[in-house]
Amino acid sequence: MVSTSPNTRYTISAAQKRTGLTGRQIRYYESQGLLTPERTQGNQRRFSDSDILQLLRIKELMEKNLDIQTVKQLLLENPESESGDRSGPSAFPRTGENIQDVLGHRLSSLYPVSNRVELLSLLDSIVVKKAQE
DNA sequence: TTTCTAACA
DNA sequence: TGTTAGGA
Repeated sequence: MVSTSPNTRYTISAAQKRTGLTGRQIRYYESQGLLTPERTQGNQRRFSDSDILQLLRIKELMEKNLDIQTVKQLLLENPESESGDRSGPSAFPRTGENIQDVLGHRLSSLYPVSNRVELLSLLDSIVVKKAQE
């Protein structure tokens, strides 16, 4: 059985714990079009694992001292997942405790290798570019 | 109690 | 970004 597909939905408080971001930041990023979590009938946000990953990427990028617009550009240029279907769940650690631990250290490891290389390379060129200006 | 939007500091 | 008001 392949029952380990993470179709979990998280409340904003859960998203805060999983990403280390504040609810304020998460809402702000959404308002800027960086992600679009689902909504319940009561209009409350419901974050999928893809959303959590997206938030993690935003966080990483923001920590590079990039402005929100640049981060948005990078994410738009790097369409990842968000298809609602994952073919290789083995690429992601799914133990709650384990993921928390990983996040505390190197969440880069959460990204598929191909994307990580691409992302890092993109980040590098941008950081260098900004440094030259 | 939790989350939401809007708006001000 | 923090924080508060006022409502669902």
